[in-house]
Amino acid sequence: MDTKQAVTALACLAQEARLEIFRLLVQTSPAGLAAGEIALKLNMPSSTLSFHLKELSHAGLVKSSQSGRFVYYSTDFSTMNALMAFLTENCCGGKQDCCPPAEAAGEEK
Amino acid sequence: MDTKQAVTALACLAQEARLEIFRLLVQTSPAGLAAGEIALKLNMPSSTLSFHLKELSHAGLVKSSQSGRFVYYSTDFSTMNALMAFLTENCCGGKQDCCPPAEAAGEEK
DNA sequence: ACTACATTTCTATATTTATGGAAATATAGA
DNA sequence: TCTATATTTCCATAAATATAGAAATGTAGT
Repeated sequence: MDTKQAVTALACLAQEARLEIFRLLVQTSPAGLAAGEIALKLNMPSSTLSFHLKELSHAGLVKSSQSGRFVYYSTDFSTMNALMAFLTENCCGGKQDCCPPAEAAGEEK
Repeated sequence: MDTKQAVTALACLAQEARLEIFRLLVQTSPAGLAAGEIALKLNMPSSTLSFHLKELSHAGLVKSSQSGRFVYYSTDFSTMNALMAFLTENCCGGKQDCCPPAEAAGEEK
C-alpha cells in the first residue's frame, strides 16, 4: 500500500457515518448486510448511504455482491490489513509499541 | 479512545501534507524538528505548515516544546498507540489478522 | 529600544466533501 | 407487462477544509 492508497483509506474511515457503517460490517462479518439493512440500522437516507458505500468500495474497504434485488456489503479485510501495516511501518517507527498483539515470539527492543 | 477522538485522529492523518509531516516526525523521533526545519524539508509555506501542525496538535498526534525562538515538534506516540488499538478492536474484529508481527515484510495471504 | 529571525494568526479564496429529495435503474414475482 | 421493492444516480445546496500572502506576535542578541 502506497501513501495515496493510505490517505484514501484513512479519509474513508475519518468520517463518522462511514466509520459506523464499517464497524457494523466488521461486526456482521463475514456475512455482511444488505444496503437496506444498513440504512435501517443506522437510520440513514438511502442516497446518503449509497454515497458512503461507494466511497468505502472505492477505497477497497468493503466489497459487494448482488443477490436478487439486494446488494450485500461486507468488509474487505485485506485492505484494512494493509492499512494497519502501513501505519505500523510509517507512523509507529516500525515499533511494536503501536501494535500490541501480545505475541509469543519474545522479540523485544 | 472514543469514536470522536478516533475520527479526529484519522482525519488528521488522512491528508497528504499532514501524513508527510507526521512521518517525518516519526523518523526523527524522539528528538523532533523545529517548525522551520519541517517547512524546509517539505518545501511548505510556514503558514500552511502552522495550520497543519495545529491540527496535529489538536488531535494529540504531536506535541511541541519551545526552545528559544524555535518550536520543536515531535510525535506523541501514546495517541497513535490508542488509535491503533481502536482500529484493531473496532475495525479488525479484534483479530490479529490486522496487526501483523511486522517482521514478515512481503507476506501475502 | 532596535534589529533579526521564528512562528503564528488573520484573511480571503479555492476546493473538496456531505446531505438528502427526486428521478432513474434494476430485479423479481404475478 | 404491470407492480412492488431495492439500490443507485442526479442535482442543488450546505458545510468543512486547504492554501498561502500579509500582518502580527514572540524571542534573543546588541
